[in-house]
Amino acid sequence: MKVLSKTSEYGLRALLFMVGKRQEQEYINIREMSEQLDISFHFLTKILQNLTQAGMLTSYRGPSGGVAFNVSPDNILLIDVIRLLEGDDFFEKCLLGLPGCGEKAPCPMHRFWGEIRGALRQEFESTTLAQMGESVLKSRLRLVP
Amino acid sequence: MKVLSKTSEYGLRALLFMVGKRQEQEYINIREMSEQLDISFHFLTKILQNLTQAGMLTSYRGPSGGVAFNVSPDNILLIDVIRLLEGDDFFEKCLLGLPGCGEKAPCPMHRFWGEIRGALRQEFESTTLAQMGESVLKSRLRLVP
DNA sequence: AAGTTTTAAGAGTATTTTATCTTAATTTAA
DNA sequence: TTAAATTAAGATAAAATACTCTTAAAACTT
Repeated sequence: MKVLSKTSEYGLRALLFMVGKRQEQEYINIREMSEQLDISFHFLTKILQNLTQAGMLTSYRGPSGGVAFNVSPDNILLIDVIRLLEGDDFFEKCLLGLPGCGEKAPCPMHRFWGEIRGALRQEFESTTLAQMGESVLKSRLRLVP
Repeated sequence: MKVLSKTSEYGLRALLFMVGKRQEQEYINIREMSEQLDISFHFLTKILQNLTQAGMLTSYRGPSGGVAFNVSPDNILLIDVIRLLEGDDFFEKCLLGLPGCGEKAPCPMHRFWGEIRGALRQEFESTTLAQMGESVLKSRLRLVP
């Protein structure tokens, strides 16, 4: 069950990494981060660029440059990240991929799927990046393969 | 949120279609089904071939041939279909795509995601094709875009 | 038996997603 | 002020997924 694209996987991992580091270092070097997380540098750069352009991050070029949070991760919900990286219709889609599926013309899976999707959204809407990120520090949770 | 591949989407839609038709017609013509459901004939044929080889369906060639249930849809769970079309590891995967993620080295999303995934699996494990398919007949639920 | 219909199987093509390469712009530091 | 480091941006390439085409095999119809 692949729910997130690589873009979101990498983006979330990078953000969680940044949450863990933000005490010691405000701007995080993308090259270093890409090496630590074993993610393609150019690909990661592009993902973080999107988050920067959307205002979630801020960036600085040149030596000792990098990206930093523009909004406190206490105020960033997981759903915000996913909406930015996957698009606004992320939680709207029909399980069977039927474009016309909705309340008016529901597919056989509509109600069934709506309940599951609702639970998932509920979780994503009530969890902040900071909450998720703290657990990386407290326990020995891993961000790296 | 694209959870299923096109293969599974098409396969499920076809099976639900067959459930709805099985009273009047045992063997369902793939060509006709592909037209009714607006799915590429060759692609659908291949998907149904897999289900036939796996023993879920049985097929008949020649005029008035087609595919029919080899197992009663009362005894087919949604999870059976998904396991066949998506692979056995469908419900095992990490949300962040980390290959090493598991109880021993959980990623930050591990528990969070495990709960959602469990609820989803529970639903797929306790719903039969027949149950899902009956609703297509009883109400005016749609299988077609 | 011949011709037609239909599923089976594999090769080939197209589209989308993921990843890389190259060049430019910005900033620091010597 | 020059060189090095770093993000920005766009073009290109590789890989995965989705789809199509062609030929074969089986079964029916006449």
